[in-house]
Amino acid sequence: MRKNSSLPSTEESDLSGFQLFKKLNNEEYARLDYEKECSLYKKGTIVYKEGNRLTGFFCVTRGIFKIYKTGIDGKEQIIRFAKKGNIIAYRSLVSRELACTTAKVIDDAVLCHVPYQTLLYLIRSNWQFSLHMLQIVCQELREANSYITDIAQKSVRERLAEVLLILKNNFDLDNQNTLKISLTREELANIVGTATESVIRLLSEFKQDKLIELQGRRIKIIDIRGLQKVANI
Amino acid sequence: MRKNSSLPSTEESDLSGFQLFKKLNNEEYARLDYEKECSLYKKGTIVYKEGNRLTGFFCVTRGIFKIYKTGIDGKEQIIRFAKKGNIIAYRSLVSRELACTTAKVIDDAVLCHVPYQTLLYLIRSNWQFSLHMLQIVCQELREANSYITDIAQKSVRERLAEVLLILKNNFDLDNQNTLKISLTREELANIVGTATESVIRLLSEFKQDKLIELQGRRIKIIDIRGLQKVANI
DNA sequence: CGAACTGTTGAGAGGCTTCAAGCCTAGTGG
DNA sequence: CCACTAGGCTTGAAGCCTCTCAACAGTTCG
Repeated sequence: MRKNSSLPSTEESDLSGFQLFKKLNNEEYARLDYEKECSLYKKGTIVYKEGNRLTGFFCVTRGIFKIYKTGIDGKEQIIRFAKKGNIIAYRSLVSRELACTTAKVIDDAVLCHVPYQTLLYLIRSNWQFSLHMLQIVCQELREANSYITDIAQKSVRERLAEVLLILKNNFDLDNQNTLKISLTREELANIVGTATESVIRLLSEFKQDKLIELQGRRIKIIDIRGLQKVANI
Repeated sequence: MRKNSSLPSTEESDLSGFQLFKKLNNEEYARLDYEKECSLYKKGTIVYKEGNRLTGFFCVTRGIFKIYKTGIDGKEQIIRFAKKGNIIAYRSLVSRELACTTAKVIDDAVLCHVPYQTLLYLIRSNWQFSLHMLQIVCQELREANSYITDIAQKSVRERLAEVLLILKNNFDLDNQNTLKISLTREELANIVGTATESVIRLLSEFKQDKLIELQGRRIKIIDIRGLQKVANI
């Protein structure tokens, strides 16, 4: 249920590129390398669900995930995305709680599973690793706090413009200035915290105002300054 | 500017009660005890501000703080509260960033300042301390994520009811079922993320519905079940 | 080729915000 | 001791932003 059959390439099973593991010595890295397990995940696959017991955390070596919570009437609230170089599922693992978010594949992905015991070993063995973990969580907390302020104080219009800019920064543009991440209107709504129809209406207003161009799910960013202005940044 | 003159009692300068420091050995605790600095803070005092460079984190041994971010037009968004046993200012410290929140005294307080170097020493020296730090941040992140979902999906009415219940859980009730934390209507609005007038109107509706009673700033919780129902919990 | 999902547009309703005006309480200074 | 001021609290009215419902077009995929 969890894994897809075929194995990922050796390149995509390699964790040595992760900033988080940079300070490990040979022995520590060897153990991590031995105990990890990498697999492919197809678009649409759910890696873990709210309420699941987690046995380890995952390192993303390819693809994109959305991490969301299920709120009223099953409406998704997207908390963040994860891409190559990020780790997921670590929060509930560290807290020894059941997962309180769901992770779903948006773009075909490769994950390396690192067992809880390995995590604990690394924390015990290498203080620089612990510090790095701490910094990752603190970073995520900063973003969460700033998002709370935005949702609480800004209008839907402002938030949507801001989200487009954030997506641009996180996932870049291709050579045609089009967002490299492809989301449904509903998913956009579930980031911004609004109704799907509102996203649709606002996107076409942005288009009329020459801030973006639309071709189906592809969103082309034309006027960054203009979007910043709308977003009130 | 930062400290108030008189020194706190020895009892309020004692950090041995903190869960976070439980796993320290004698030497580690002695160094913490030697390097900490405790002082009194009067209501209204700002401990640190957005943009400040932090030299350490603080342990709260008495009083209540509000931690907030300043949004559009200077409107405060309260992110969380801190009370006895909590630590504050650690997020930006760990990330080596300028503070991105402001901490203000709501109830006369005592803080013990722990220098950055001491924090680093403890992380290097004691992996259990690091793990505990990690767990504290992860806990806060969980709350932040759940708050994002609430603000994004619930109505102001639902959120206000929920906030009252959260305040009840965090700060308890006195023997008359009155919330022990005293907030202005504006502060309540800055937690919920709404206008002051909306809070006022909703509070008097709650009163009419016999969920609460009001005597100035004192809020008496009468019908917990009813509030939970309104809050959609 | 049809089913299921996604996207679009319109209309109507209502929750909240904003503005404005007045009241109340507490602290201050004459 | 009392008037006075400032800040907090309350209420009303008007209007807008956003949501919901509904109908339909377009797309994708088995």
